[in-house]
Amino acid sequence: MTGTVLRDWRSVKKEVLRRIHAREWKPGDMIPNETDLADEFGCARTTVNRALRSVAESGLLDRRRKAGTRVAEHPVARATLDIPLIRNEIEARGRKYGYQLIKKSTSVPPPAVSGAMRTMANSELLYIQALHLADDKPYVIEDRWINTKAVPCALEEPFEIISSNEWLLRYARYTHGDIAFSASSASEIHAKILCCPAHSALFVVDRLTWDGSNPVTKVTLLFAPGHQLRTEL
Amino acid sequence: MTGTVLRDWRSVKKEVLRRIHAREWKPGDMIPNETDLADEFGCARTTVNRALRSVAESGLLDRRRKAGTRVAEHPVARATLDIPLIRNEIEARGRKYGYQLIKKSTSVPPPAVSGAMRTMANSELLYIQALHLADDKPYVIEDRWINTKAVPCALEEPFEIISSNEWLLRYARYTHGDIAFSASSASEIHAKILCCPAHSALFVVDRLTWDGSNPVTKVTLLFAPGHQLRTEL
DNA sequence: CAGTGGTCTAGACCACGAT
DNA sequence: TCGTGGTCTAGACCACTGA
Repeated sequence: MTGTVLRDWRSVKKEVLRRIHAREWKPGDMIPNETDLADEFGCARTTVNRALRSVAESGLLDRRRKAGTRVAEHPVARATLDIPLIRNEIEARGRKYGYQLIKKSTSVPPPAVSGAMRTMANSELLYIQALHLADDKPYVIEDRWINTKAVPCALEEPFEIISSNEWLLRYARYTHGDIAFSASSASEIHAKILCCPAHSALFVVDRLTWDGSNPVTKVTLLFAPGHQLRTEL
Repeated sequence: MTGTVLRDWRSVKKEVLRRIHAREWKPGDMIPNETDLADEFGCARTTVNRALRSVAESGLLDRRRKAGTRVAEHPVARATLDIPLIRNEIEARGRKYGYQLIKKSTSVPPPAVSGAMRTMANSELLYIQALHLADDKPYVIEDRWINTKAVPCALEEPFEIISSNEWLLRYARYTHGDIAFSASSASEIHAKILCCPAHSALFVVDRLTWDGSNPVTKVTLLFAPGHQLRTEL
């Protein structure tokens, strides 16, 4: 018994979370079905559905038709990361944004890149290397390959003022992508650009973007030492 | 005109995404209101609402009452990461899981830890250091502080068979937490444990967990070189 | 087969916030 | 003020899947 009628899905969600955390419903337990809960809470089944769906999205409940709803045995922590434009990220921290183009060329990428992008091993791509700065200090190296077949007009953009990061967001279509986070040791060259000791541990983000089945771009971001990516969960 | 009636929210979502990707609705553009779209698609407003809400959750739409719905100017990429139990993570890759307790003590933590956990600077916490192995090779070091006031029964658990990672998930309450990803250079000690060269770049996950306003545990995971965290977006 | 969640509908009222 | 999205309702049908 809750004692009070729960009128909106947020209240229902809150009560469900309370029961899970208080172990009234233990991991592996089956919980009452939507109709019964709606009855108990004095609201429509739709409202309970909305609440349970929301809890399930966070990974704490397993729901299956016919089988019912159970409290997850091994609640995977689910973290949602927002990956903004680099400029926005820097400005959001109240720091001054700066940008420098380091290198730009049209060339045949190393096999690892053409392999990942599934482009012909001998076809040329646009290569951009640039540095983003926060308060005039090196913040991150952007190391990017662009498939000019997917974004032909990229060839006419100098990328001296606007970063490819920002330009692509504005002009390139994409449908999906994948992203990987890792750590890597700074090469002599990267260390020089980032003004840090060689072999420093760098936080690395790799991103591959597609428009349907066409590769659009592959980027590696090498962050200056000390960078953290945070989120709540 | 779509030509066909869209009967479910997934179809509506798909059509909305198509229009955004095809730039029929450009970044910054206002899109028709729910009632008009429902009319156009031949479905209930609720269905359109469900679809638009779903698209907005992925960051591609900005919705505000009265102001209406606009295509986001700077669509932040939003990645959802699942962070499973280490054992599950290893076994899901078809590798053999192994576990070794390295150190266990009750002691006063360094100020950085008591500060982050907001415990009294002189109060003792339970400290656990352990190694998780995949196919008998070092996979990740788990370096953890546990607030025994929040989880008293942790004092009676030897943690020689079950990792604290797993044990806490089963026996500790928590309501929320935060997580941070970064890179760090391997110390001599960590390098020895992970069987890698000193100063290797390690991928690091820091996690702080709360039960209401009570700190539960703080853990640092130091992954063996080469580790990647991937997701789709 | 039958029970459960998934979804749609039409209508209603409300909260927010741009103007 | 008042248009827009946010949500609730009651009822209905459907899809999946365990038994």
